[in-house]
Parts: sequence; C-alpha cells; structure tokens
Amino acid sequence: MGASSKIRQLDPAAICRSSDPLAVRELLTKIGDKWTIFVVLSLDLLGGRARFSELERAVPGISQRMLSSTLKNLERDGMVIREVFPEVPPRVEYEMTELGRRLLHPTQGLVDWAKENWEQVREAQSRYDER
Amino acid sequence: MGASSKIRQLDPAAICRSSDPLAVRELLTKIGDKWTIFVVLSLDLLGGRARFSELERAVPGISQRMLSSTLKNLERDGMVIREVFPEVPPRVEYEMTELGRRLLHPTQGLVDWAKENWEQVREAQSRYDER
DNA sequence: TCAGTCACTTACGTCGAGGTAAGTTATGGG
DNA sequence: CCCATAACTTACCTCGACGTAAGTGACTGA
Repeated sequence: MGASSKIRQLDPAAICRSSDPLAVRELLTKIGDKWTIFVVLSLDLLGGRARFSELERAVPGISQRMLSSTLKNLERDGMVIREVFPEVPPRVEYEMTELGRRLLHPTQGLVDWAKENWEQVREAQSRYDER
Repeated sequence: MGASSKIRQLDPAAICRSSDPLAVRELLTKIGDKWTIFVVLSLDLLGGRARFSELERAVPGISQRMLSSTLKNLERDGMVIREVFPEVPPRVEYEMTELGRRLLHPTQGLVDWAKENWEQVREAQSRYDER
C-alpha cells in the first residue's frame, strides 16, 4: 500500500485545520439560529449601540421574547454589553464589544457570498426538485 | 428634529447591506446545523471527492442517517455532486462543485475567527455564569 | 384614579432537528 | 445456503427552538 491510500485517512482532530472543531461548530450553531445575525447586523447599522425598542423595530418580525433571549446569549458570549439606566420607564442600551465587532468581518464574508451565489443555489434546488 | 434622530431609523430591507436578508439567514441556518460544516470541510480535506464510507469515518460521531440527509441537502443546494457506480456492493462518490468550493473561503474566515477568539468567548461565559 | 410607557418574564403549545436501532438490496465468496 | 458488504431507508422517540399571548413593576401625566 502506497501513500496514495494513506492520504485518504483523516485524523479526526484535524477537521477545520487543527483548530478545535467543536468551537467552530458551536460558533456556527450560535450565529446560525434564527435571529442572531439580524440582531448583530442591525446593532452595527445602528452605530454599535442601541436600546431594546430600537432593535425591536430594526429587526422585522422578531418578538420581545426572542430579542431578549438573543441579546442575553450575545451578552453571555461577550459580544455585547448591557447597560441599564435607572429611570422610569426603564432604559436599557446594548453596545457591541470589540469581540463582537471583530466577528463582523468574517460574517460579512458570508453575507457577500450569499449576495453573489444565492441565485445559483436557488437554481440548483429547482433542478433537483423537478425530477 | 435633526439628522441625528433620523439616522437611528432603519430600513427593514437594509439589513445585511441591502442584499436579500432571508438568503443570508437561510445560508447561515444551513451551515449552522450540526453536521454540514464538518462534512464540507472533511470532503475538502479528502481532496474534494470521497465515497460515503470515507466521510462516515472522517466525521467522528455522525450517523448514517445524518450523513445521508446532510449530503442530500448539499446535493440539492448544488454544493456537491453525487455519482453512483453500478457495482456490488454499491459505490457512491461525492464531489464538491465549484459553488461548494467557493463557499470554503468565507467559511474558513469563521474557522479562523473561532481559532483566535473562542478562548475569549469561553472566559466571557464563565464571568457571566458565576454571578 | 387610571392609562400609558418600556423592558422585560412567564406560561403554554407546536414542530422539526437529530439520536438509535433495525431493515433493505444485490451479489460474490466460502 | 448463508453471510458479509456498501449505502442507504424507515420507524420511533426525545428535546429544544421558536411562536403567541398575557402578565409585571415602577413611575408619570391627565
């Protein structure tokens, strides 16, 4: 058996080029949920800082429950900081951290990919379905 | 009211910089599921072409059911091509398309981000949890 | 006194992603 | 005759993501 048969074997830990594969999966799972990207991108478009109700209006279709839990997850992951102002009615502002802002770069790469290739995906799906 | 109050308003369609927001969400949802990235990255590491059982061994923990459905989705989206060889026992090979290979670039950006920033995410989570 | 505001939380129900295990098909080899 | 093999499919179940709707608390202005 030569090297050509060996090269087909794959070290399980080597997926994702030796980084922690589970970290990559967790990250993708997080930003792959229904609302996280929209909230992150909207927060960025709003200048990196906005209050709850602004985000609610900025992300069409999101409910208070989902916005709340999405923001809570982002806060827990260190992507945003939550600041409470002790007023009545209450005011809460969310600000992107440096960590969160850094995530925007690779995310934008996917956004661009979708812009350029999604039509092709749609066509492939149509071809596959009619048959 | 000046421009500073207007700028906080957000055109719903403008999320993701005017590309189709739903396409971006669908894309993220697809590669954000449990197995797709692992399958795609493994297929790439195996030279862009591999048979079912090779992928099964390459992706630790995946079941035949999930590998089968993940590959079917990738095929439907035009990311891989399925080739059947009429032999016994059967042989089926999966090959990445140009479209699929193009997706690797932005995906690698996220992999790199995880490599460099995941430790920081873990720390943020710990800080958040103990409190 | 009462309604309105904001930023939530709680309760409840649905639906689909994903896990486990077993079955299937066709054939060559012992 | 029977088993192994590859690449699946099918049946069944669980659990969590997500939706909807209503409640909450503290204060202000009418």
